[in-house]
Amino acid sequence: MSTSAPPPNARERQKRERRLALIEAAQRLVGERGLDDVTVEEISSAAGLSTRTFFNYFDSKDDAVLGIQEIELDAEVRAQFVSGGPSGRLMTDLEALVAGFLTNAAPNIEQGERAMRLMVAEPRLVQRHIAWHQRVIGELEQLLAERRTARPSPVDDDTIGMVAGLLMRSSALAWARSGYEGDAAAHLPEAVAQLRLLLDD
Amino acid sequence: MSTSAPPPNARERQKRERRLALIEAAQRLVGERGLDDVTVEEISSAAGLSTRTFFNYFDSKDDAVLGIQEIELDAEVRAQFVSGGPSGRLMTDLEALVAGFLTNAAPNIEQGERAMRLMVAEPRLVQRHIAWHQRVIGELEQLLAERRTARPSPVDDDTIGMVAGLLMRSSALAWARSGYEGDAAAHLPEAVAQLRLLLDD
DNA sequence: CTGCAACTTGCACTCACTGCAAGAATAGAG
DNA sequence: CTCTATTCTTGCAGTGAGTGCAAGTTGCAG
Repeated sequence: MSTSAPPPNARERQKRERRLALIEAAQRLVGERGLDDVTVEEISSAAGLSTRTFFNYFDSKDDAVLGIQEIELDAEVRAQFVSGGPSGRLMTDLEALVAGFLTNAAPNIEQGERAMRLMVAEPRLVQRHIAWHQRVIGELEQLLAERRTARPSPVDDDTIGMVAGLLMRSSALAWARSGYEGDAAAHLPEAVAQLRLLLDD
Repeated sequence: MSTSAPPPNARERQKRERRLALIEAAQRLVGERGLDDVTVEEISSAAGLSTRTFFNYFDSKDDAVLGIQEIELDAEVRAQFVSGGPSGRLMTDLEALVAGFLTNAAPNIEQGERAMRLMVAEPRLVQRHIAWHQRVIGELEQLLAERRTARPSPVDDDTIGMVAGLLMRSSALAWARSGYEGDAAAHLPEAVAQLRLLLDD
Protein backbone atom coordinates (compact mmCIF):
# COMPACT_ATOMS: atom_id res chain seq x y z
CA MET A 1 0.00 0.00 0.00
CA SER A 2 1.55 3.13 -1.40
CA THR A 3 5.05 4.18 -0.74
CA SER A 4 4.17 4.61 -4.41
CA ALA A 5 6.21 2.97 -7.13
CA PRO A 6 9.96 3.27 -6.48
CA PRO A 7 11.23 5.48 -9.31
CA PRO A 8 13.74 3.98 -11.71
CA ASN A 9 16.02 6.85 -12.63
CA ALA A 10 18.49 8.56 -10.34
CA ARG A 11 16.99 11.99 -10.86
CA GLU A 12 13.62 11.09 -9.43
CA ARG A 13 15.13 9.06 -6.66
CA GLN A 14 17.33 11.89 -5.46
CA LYS A 15 14.45 14.29 -5.66
CA ARG A 16 12.44 12.04 -3.40
CA GLU A 17 15.30 11.52 -1.01
CA ARG A 18 16.02 15.21 -0.71
CA ARG A 19 12.39 15.97 -0.13
CA LEU A 20 12.24 13.35 2.59
CA ALA A 21 15.46 14.61 4.15
CA LEU A 22 14.03 18.12 4.35
CA ILE A 23 10.80 16.97 5.94
CA GLU A 24 12.64 14.78 8.39
CA ALA A 25 14.99 17.58 9.41
CA ALA A 26 12.16 20.08 9.66
CA GLN A 27 10.01 17.83 11.84
CA ARG A 28 12.89 16.85 14.09
CA LEU A 29 14.19 20.35 14.66
CA VAL A 30 10.78 21.91 15.14
CA GLY A 31 9.87 19.13 17.54
CA GLU A 32 12.97 19.89 19.57
CA ARG A 33 12.97 23.67 19.55
CA GLY A 34 9.62 24.93 18.32
CA LEU A 35 8.51 26.39 15.01
CA ASP A 36 9.79 29.90 15.58
CA ASP A 37 13.18 28.90 16.91
CA VAL A 38 14.19 26.97 13.82
CA THR A 39 15.26 28.75 10.66
CA VAL A 40 14.94 27.49 7.13
CA GLU A 41 18.70 27.71 6.92
CA GLU A 42 19.08 25.28 9.80
CA ILE A 43 16.63 22.84 8.28
CA SER A 44 18.32 23.04 4.92
CA SER A 45 21.84 22.47 6.13
CA ALA A 46 20.65 19.67 8.42
CA ALA A 47 19.39 18.04 5.24
CA GLY A 48 22.63 18.82 3.46
CA LEU A 49 21.09 21.29 1.05
CA SER A 50 21.19 25.02 0.48
CA THR A 51 18.52 27.38 1.68
CA ARG A 52 17.71 28.26 -1.88
CA THR A 53 17.09 24.64 -2.73
CA PHE A 54 14.74 24.33 0.21
CA PHE A 55 12.45 26.75 -1.57
CA ASN A 56 12.63 24.71 -4.74
CA TYR A 57 10.90 21.97 -2.78
CA PHE A 58 8.52 23.82 -0.48
CA ASP A 59 6.71 27.12 -0.57
CA SER A 60 7.25 27.74 3.10
CA LYS A 61 8.81 26.43 6.27
CA ASP A 62 5.42 25.29 7.51
CA ASP A 63 4.82 23.24 4.38
CA ALA A 64 8.02 21.31 4.95
CA VAL A 65 7.11 20.55 8.55
CA LEU A 66 3.76 19.18 7.44
CA GLY A 67 5.30 17.39 4.48
CA ILE A 68 2.75 18.92 2.18
CA GLN A 69 2.70 17.76 -1.40
CA GLU A 70 0.43 17.83 -4.41
CA ILE A 71 -2.28 15.23 -4.09
CA GLU A 72 -2.89 12.95 -7.01
CA LEU A 73 -6.33 11.44 -6.87
CA ASP A 74 -6.66 7.92 -8.14
CA ALA A 75 -7.88 8.13 -11.74
CA GLU A 76 -10.44 5.40 -11.24
CA VAL A 77 -11.96 6.92 -8.10
CA ARG A 78 -12.07 10.21 -9.93
CA ALA A 79 -13.79 8.88 -13.02
CA GLN A 80 -16.35 7.00 -11.01
CA PHE A 81 -17.27 10.07 -8.98
CA VAL A 82 -17.58 12.28 -12.04
CA SER A 83 -19.93 9.88 -13.76
CA GLY A 84 -22.26 9.92 -10.78
CA GLY A 85 -21.01 6.88 -8.93
CA PRO A 86 -20.17 4.73 -7.20
CA SER A 87 -23.47 4.60 -5.28
CA GLY A 88 -25.35 7.51 -6.81
CA ARG A 89 -26.05 9.03 -3.40
CA LEU A 90 -24.00 12.18 -3.08
CA MET A 91 -23.02 11.92 0.55
CA THR A 92 -21.95 8.31 0.17
CA ASP A 93 -19.95 9.03 -2.93
CA LEU A 94 -18.36 12.03 -1.33
CA GLU A 95 -17.23 9.79 1.48
CA ALA A 96 -15.57 7.48 -1.02
CA LEU A 97 -13.87 10.39 -2.70
CA VAL A 98 -12.58 11.81 0.56
CA ALA A 99 -11.26 8.38 1.44
CA GLY A 100 -9.41 8.45 -1.85
CA PHE A 101 -7.83 11.76 -1.03
CA LEU A 102 -6.91 10.71 2.48
CA THR A 103 -5.07 7.57 1.48
CA ASN A 104 -3.10 9.46 -1.14
CA ALA A 105 -2.44 12.37 1.17
CA ALA A 106 0.26 10.85 3.35
CA PRO A 107 2.38 8.33 1.51
CA ASN A 108 4.42 7.96 4.65
CA ILE A 109 2.26 7.21 7.66
CA GLU A 110 4.85 8.04 10.30
CA GLN A 111 5.46 11.40 8.70
CA GLY A 112 1.76 12.13 8.88
CA GLU A 113 1.65 11.12 12.50
CA ARG A 114 4.55 13.39 13.37
CA ALA A 115 2.86 16.21 11.52
CA MET A 116 -0.31 15.67 13.55
CA ARG A 117 1.64 15.71 16.79
CA LEU A 118 3.40 18.91 15.87
CA MET A 119 0.06 20.54 15.08
CA VAL A 120 -0.96 20.07 18.68
CA ALA A 121 2.07 22.04 19.82
CA GLU A 122 1.99 24.62 17.04
CA PRO A 123 -1.46 25.97 16.20
CA ARG A 124 -0.07 27.84 13.21
CA LEU A 125 0.47 24.50 11.56
CA VAL A 126 -3.18 23.63 11.92
CA GLN A 127 -4.02 26.69 9.89
CA ARG A 128 -1.55 25.72 7.22
CA HIS A 129 -2.99 22.25 7.20
CA ILE A 130 -6.46 23.63 6.69
CA ALA A 131 -5.10 25.88 3.95
CA TRP A 132 -3.87 22.76 2.23
CA HIS A 133 -7.35 21.24 2.55
CA GLN A 134 -8.57 24.28 0.67
CA ARG A 135 -6.38 23.35 -2.27
CA VAL A 136 -7.74 19.82 -2.25
CA ILE A 137 -11.24 21.21 -2.13
CA GLY A 138 -10.48 23.33 -5.15
CA GLU A 139 -9.63 20.14 -7.02
CA LEU A 140 -12.81 18.57 -5.71
CA GLU A 141 -15.00 21.39 -6.90
CA GLN A 142 -13.88 20.79 -10.45
CA LEU A 143 -15.03 17.20 -10.11
CA LEU A 144 -18.31 18.39 -8.69
CA ALA A 145 -18.92 20.60 -11.69
CA GLU A 146 -18.38 17.64 -13.99
CA ARG A 147 -20.53 15.36 -11.90
CA ARG A 148 -23.43 17.77 -11.99
CA THR A 149 -24.05 17.04 -15.65
CA ALA A 150 -24.36 13.36 -14.86
CA ARG A 151 -26.29 13.75 -11.63
CA PRO A 152 -27.53 17.19 -10.52
CA SER A 153 -27.84 18.07 -6.85
CA PRO A 154 -29.65 20.84 -5.00
CA VAL A 155 -26.67 21.29 -2.69
CA ASP A 156 -24.20 23.97 -3.76
CA ASP A 157 -20.53 23.33 -4.37
CA ASP A 158 -19.35 25.44 -1.47
CA THR A 159 -21.27 23.43 1.07
CA ILE A 160 -20.11 20.14 -0.39
CA GLY A 161 -16.54 21.36 -0.43
CA MET A 162 -16.67 22.50 3.15
CA VAL A 163 -18.17 19.23 4.30
CA ALA A 164 -15.40 17.38 2.50
CA GLY A 165 -12.84 19.51 4.29
CA LEU A 166 -14.57 18.89 7.58
CA LEU A 167 -14.52 15.16 7.02
CA MET A 168 -10.82 15.19 6.21
CA ARG A 169 -9.94 17.04 9.35
CA SER A 170 -12.40 15.14 11.48
CA SER A 171 -10.95 11.83 10.29
CA ALA A 172 -7.46 13.02 11.05
CA LEU A 173 -8.50 14.03 14.55
CA ALA A 174 -10.25 10.73 15.16
CA TRP A 175 -7.12 9.00 13.91
CA ALA A 176 -5.05 10.96 16.42
CA ARG A 177 -7.49 10.22 19.25
CA SER A 178 -7.24 6.51 18.48
CA GLY A 179 -3.51 6.69 19.11
CA TYR A 180 -2.85 6.56 15.36
CA GLU A 181 -4.33 3.17 14.65
CA GLY A 182 -4.52 2.26 11.00
CA ASP A 183 -4.63 5.26 8.71
CA ALA A 184 -6.76 8.38 8.73
CA ALA A 185 -9.16 7.06 6.11
CA ALA A 186 -10.11 4.24 8.45
CA HIS A 187 -11.71 6.79 10.74
CA LEU A 188 -13.85 8.44 8.11
CA PRO A 189 -17.03 6.54 9.00
CA GLU A 190 -16.61 7.72 12.57
CA ALA A 191 -16.36 11.30 11.35
CA VAL A 192 -19.50 10.97 9.27
CA ALA A 193 -21.36 9.40 12.18
CA GLN A 194 -20.44 12.27 14.49
CA LEU A 195 -21.65 14.77 11.95
CA ARG A 196 -24.97 12.99 11.52
CA LEU A 197 -25.33 12.74 15.26
CA LEU A 198 -25.01 16.48 15.61
CA LEU A 199 -27.32 17.33 12.74
CA ASP A 200 -30.00 15.03 14.07
CA ASP A 201 -29.58 16.81 17.40
CA MET B 1 -27.70 48.19 14.78
CA SER B 2 -24.27 48.21 16.33
CA THR B 3 -21.63 50.62 15.30
CA SER B 4 -21.32 49.78 19.01
CA ALA B 5 -21.52 52.49 21.64
CA PRO B 6 -19.63 55.61 20.55
CA PRO B 7 -16.81 55.88 23.07
CA PRO B 8 -16.73 58.97 25.25
CA ASN B 9 -13.05 59.77 25.74
CA ALA B 10 -10.67 60.99 23.06
CA ARG B 11 -8.26 58.09 23.54
CA GLU B 12 -10.75 55.45 22.56
CA ARG B 13 -12.16 57.53 19.77
CA GLN B 14 -8.79 58.09 18.13
CA LYS B 15 -7.98 54.45 18.51
CA ARG B 16 -11.12 53.55 16.65
CA GLU B 17 -10.54 56.16 13.98
CA ARG B 18 -6.98 55.06 13.36
CA ARG B 19 -8.01 51.47 13.16
CA LEU B 20 -10.70 52.34 10.66
CA ALA B 21 -8.30 54.47 8.65
CA LEU B 22 -5.87 51.57 8.40
CA ILE B 23 -8.55 49.14 7.28
CA GLU B 24 -9.91 51.61 4.78
CA ALA B 25 -6.48 52.28 3.32
CA ALA B 26 -5.60 48.60 3.23
CA GLN B 27 -8.81 47.61 1.47
CA ARG B 28 -8.61 50.43 -1.02
CA LEU B 29 -4.99 49.91 -1.97
CA VAL B 30 -5.24 46.13 -2.15
CA GLY B 31 -8.37 46.47 -4.23
CA GLU B 32 -6.51 48.69 -6.66
CA ARG B 33 -3.18 46.93 -6.90
CA GLY B 34 -3.46 43.48 -5.38
CA LEU B 35 -2.31 42.05 -2.06
CA ASP B 36 1.30 41.49 -2.99
CA ASP B 37 1.83 44.85 -4.63
CA VAL B 38 0.94 46.85 -1.58
CA THR B 39 3.34 47.20 1.32
CA VAL B 40 2.50 47.78 4.93
CA GLU B 41 4.42 51.01 4.69
CA GLU B 42 2.14 52.25 1.94
CA ILE B 43 -0.97 51.35 3.88
CA SER B 44 0.38 53.00 7.01
CA SER B 45 1.33 56.26 5.41
CA ALA B 46 -1.93 56.36 3.46
CA ALA B 47 -3.59 56.26 6.87
CA GLY B 48 -1.22 58.88 8.19
CA LEU B 49 0.52 56.56 10.62
CA SER B 50 3.91 54.95 10.93
CA THR B 51 4.64 51.41 9.91
CA ARG B 52 5.44 50.55 13.46
CA THR B 53 2.07 51.76 14.62
CA PHE B 54 0.38 49.61 12.01
CA PHE B 55 1.66 46.60 13.89
CA ASN B 56 0.32 47.94 17.13
CA TYR B 57 -3.11 47.56 15.57
CA PHE B 58 -2.85 44.42 13.48
CA ASP B 59 -0.78 41.27 13.56
CA SER B 60 -0.37 41.20 9.81
CA LYS B 61 -1.17 42.95 6.56
CA ASP B 62 -3.86 40.39 5.82
CA ASP B 63 -5.61 41.06 9.12
CA ALA B 64 -5.89 44.73 8.30
CA VAL B 65 -7.39 44.03 4.90
CA LEU B 66 -9.99 41.79 6.48
CA GLY B 67 -10.55 44.20 9.35
CA ILE B 68 -10.09 41.41 11.82
CA GLN B 69 -10.74 42.15 15.46
CA GLU B 70 -11.37 40.34 18.69
CA ILE B 71 -14.93 39.12 18.86
CA GLU B 72 -16.89 39.82 21.97
CA LEU B 73 -19.82 37.47 22.35
CA ASP B 74 -22.94 38.93 23.89
CA ALA B 75 -22.90 38.00 27.59
CA GLU B 76 -26.53 36.97 27.55
CA VAL B 77 -26.23 34.71 24.52
CA ARG B 78 -23.18 33.20 26.11
CA ALA B 79 -24.79 32.53 29.47
CA GLN B 80 -27.84 31.01 27.88
CA PHE B 81 -25.80 28.61 25.78
CA VAL B 82 -23.64 27.51 28.69
CA SER B 83 -26.63 26.71 30.83
CA GLY B 84 -28.00 24.42 28.14
CA GLY B 85 -30.33 26.81 26.35
CA PRO B 86 -32.02 28.42 24.68
CA SER B 87 -33.84 25.42 23.20
CA GLY B 88 -31.97 22.53 24.72
CA ARG B 89 -31.35 20.98 21.31
CA LEU B 90 -27.65 21.29 20.55
CA MET B 91 -27.87 22.03 16.85
CA THR B 92 -30.51 24.67 17.34
CA ASP B 93 -28.63 26.33 20.16
CA LEU B 94 -25.42 26.22 18.17
CA GLU B 95 -27.20 28.08 15.42
CA ALA B 96 -28.21 30.78 17.86
CA LEU B 97 -24.67 31.04 19.13
CA VAL B 98 -23.19 31.29 15.67
CA ALA B 99 -25.71 34.01 14.87
CA GLY B 100 -24.44 35.84 17.92
CA PHE B 101 -20.88 35.61 16.69
CA LEU B 102 -21.78 36.68 13.19
CA THR B 103 -23.61 39.83 14.20
CA ASN B 104 -20.73 40.87 16.43
CA ALA B 105 -18.13 39.94 13.84
CA ALA B 106 -18.47 42.88 11.48
CA PRO B 107 -19.52 46.05 13.25
CA ASN B 108 -19.28 47.81 9.91
CA ILE B 109 -21.26 46.04 7.23
CA GLU B 110 -19.63 47.75 4.26
CA GLN B 111 -16.23 46.85 5.55
CA GLY B 112 -17.28 43.21 5.76
CA GLU B 113 -18.63 43.34 2.24
CA ARG B 114 -15.40 44.78 0.88
CA ALA B 115 -13.48 42.10 2.74
CA MET B 116 -15.63 39.40 1.13
CA ARG B 117 -15.07 40.88 -2.32
CA LEU B 118 -11.34 41.00 -1.82
CA MET B 119 -11.35 37.36 -0.75
CA VAL B 120 -12.63 36.41 -4.18
CA ALA B 121 -9.63 38.06 -5.80
CA GLU B 122 -7.09 37.01 -3.19
CA PRO B 123 -7.37 33.39 -2.04
CA ARG B 124 -4.76 33.95 0.65
CA LEU B 125 -7.28 36.12 2.43
CA VAL B 126 -9.74 33.27 2.55
CA GLN B 127 -7.20 31.26 4.47
CA ARG B 128 -6.62 34.09 6.88
CA HIS B 129 -10.35 34.43 7.29
CA ILE B 130 -10.66 30.76 8.11
CA ALA B 131 -7.75 31.09 10.51
CA TRP B 132 -9.75 33.75 12.27
CA HIS B 133 -12.71 31.38 12.47
CA GLN B 134 -10.38 29.01 14.27
CA ARG B 135 -9.86 31.56 16.99
CA VAL B 136 -13.59 32.03 17.37
CA ILE B 137 -14.01 28.29 17.55
CA GLY B 138 -11.43 28.16 20.32
CA GLU B 139 -13.65 30.52 22.28
CA LEU B 140 -16.64 28.37 21.44
CA GLU B 141 -15.02 25.21 22.68
CA GLN B 142 -14.64 26.73 26.10
CA LEU B 143 -18.35 27.36 26.15
CA LEU B 144 -18.97 23.81 25.04
CA ALA B 145 -16.96 22.44 27.92
CA GLU B 146 -19.05 24.46 30.34
CA ARG B 147 -22.30 23.50 28.66
CA ARG B 148 -21.46 19.81 28.92
CA THR B 149 -21.97 19.86 32.68
CA ALA B 150 -25.47 21.25 32.19
CA ARG B 151 -26.36 19.14 29.17
CA PRO B 152 -24.04 16.35 27.98
CA SER B 153 -23.81 15.42 24.33
CA PRO B 154 -22.39 12.41 22.50
CA VAL B 155 -20.89 14.67 19.84
CA ASP B 156 -17.28 15.68 20.43
CA ASP B 157 -16.11 19.26 20.68
CA ASP B 158 -14.04 19.11 17.52
CA THR B 159 -16.99 18.18 15.35
CA ILE B 160 -19.19 20.84 16.89
CA GLY B 161 -16.46 23.43 16.45
CA MET B 162 -15.93 22.52 12.82
CA VAL B 163 -19.64 22.66 12.08
CA ALA B 164 -19.79 26.08 13.69
CA GLY B 165 -16.94 27.21 11.48
CA LEU B 166 -18.65 25.76 8.45
CA LEU B 167 -21.86 27.59 9.25
CA MET B 168 -20.04 30.89 9.64
CA ARG B 169 -18.36 30.58 6.30
CA SER B 170 -21.40 29.15 4.59
CA SER B 171 -23.51 32.04 5.83
CA ALA B 172 -20.95 34.52 4.60
CA LEU B 173 -20.94 32.90 1.18
CA ALA B 174 -24.71 32.85 1.00
CA TRP B 175 -24.67 36.50 1.99
CA ALA B 176 -22.27 37.24 -0.86
CA ARG B 177 -24.37 35.22 -3.34
CA SER B 178 -27.44 37.21 -2.36
CA GLY B 179 -25.64 40.39 -3.40
CA TYR B 180 -25.03 41.30 0.24
CA GLU B 181 -28.60 41.61 1.35
CA GLY B 182 -29.09 42.13 5.04
CA ASP B 183 -26.24 40.80 7.14
CA ALA B 184 -24.46 37.45 7.13
CA ALA B 185 -26.44 36.14 10.10
CA ALA B 186 -29.62 36.46 8.08
CA HIS B 187 -28.37 33.70 5.80
CA LEU B 188 -27.60 31.23 8.56
CA PRO B 189 -30.81 29.23 8.17
CA GLU B 190 -30.00 28.81 4.50
CA ALA B 191 -26.59 27.45 5.44
CA VAL B 192 -28.09 24.98 7.88
CA ALA B 193 -30.64 23.88 5.32
CA GLN B 194 -27.96 23.19 2.72
CA LEU B 195 -26.02 21.14 5.20
CA ARG B 196 -29.04 19.06 6.15
CA LEU B 197 -29.88 18.60 2.51
CA LEU B 198 -26.46 17.12 1.85
CA LEU B 199 -26.44 14.90 4.89
CA ASP B 200 -29.85 13.49 4.07
CA ASP B 201 -28.49 12.81 0.60
C1' DC C 1 32.22 11.99 -25.54
C1' DT C 2 29.09 15.81 -26.32
C1' DG C 3 25.54 18.66 -25.98
C1' DC C 4 20.99 19.29 -23.64
C1' DA C 5 17.89 19.73 -19.91
C1' DA C 6 17.08 19.71 -15.16
C1' DC C 7 18.59 20.90 -10.82
C1' DT C 8 21.44 23.32 -7.27
C1' DT C 9 23.48 27.11 -5.46
C1' DG C 10 25.12 31.81 -4.20
C1' DC C 11 23.98 36.53 -4.31
C1' DA C 12 21.49 40.46 -3.86
C1' DC C 13 17.27 42.14 -2.72
C1' DT C 14 12.48 43.21 -0.74
C1' DC C 15 9.57 43.23 2.85
C1' DA C 16 6.97 41.47 6.98
C1' DC C 17 7.41 41.67 11.57
C1' DT C 18 9.74 42.42 16.44
C1' DG C 19 12.01 44.51 20.63
C1' DC C 20 13.49 48.50 22.56
C1' DA C 21 13.85 53.04 24.14
C1' DA C 22 12.77 57.80 23.56
C1' DG C 23 9.33 61.12 22.80
C1' DA C 24 4.35 62.99 22.33
C1' DA C 25 -0.39 63.03 23.80
C1' DT C 26 -3.84 62.37 27.19
C1' DA C 27 -6.28 61.43 31.51
C1' DG C 28 -6.87 62.48 36.09
C1' DA C 29 -5.61 64.35 40.64
C1' DG C 30 -4.84 68.30 43.05
C1' DC D 1 -4.46 75.13 35.08
C1' DT D 2 -0.52 72.25 36.32
C1' DC D 3 1.88 68.35 37.26
C1' DT D 4 2.43 63.45 36.79
C1' DA D 5 1.56 58.74 35.63
C1' DT D 6 -0.01 56.24 31.86
C1' DT D 7 -0.75 55.13 27.34
C1' DC D 8 0.32 55.44 22.59
C1' DT D 9 3.36 56.55 18.66
C1' DT D 10 7.47 56.43 16.40
C1' DG D 11 12.29 55.64 14.75
C1' DC D 12 15.88 52.46 14.68
C1' DA D 13 18.16 48.41 14.22
C1' DG D 14 17.73 43.82 13.47
C1' DT D 15 16.02 38.90 12.06
C1' DG D 16 14.54 35.90 8.81
C1' DA D 17 11.21 34.38 5.09
C1' DG D 18 10.82 34.23 0.43
C1' DT D 19 12.12 35.59 -4.75
C1' DG D 20 14.55 36.46 -9.25
C1' DC D 21 18.56 35.84 -11.62
C1' DA D 22 22.64 33.99 -13.49
C1' DA D 23 26.32 30.81 -13.06
C1' DG D 24 27.69 26.36 -11.99
C1' DT D 25 26.77 21.01 -11.62
C1' DT D 26 24.89 16.79 -12.58
C1' DG D 27 22.47 13.24 -14.85
C1' DC D 28 20.64 11.76 -19.48
C1' DA D 29 20.33 10.70 -24.53
C1' DG D 30 22.35 10.07 -28.68
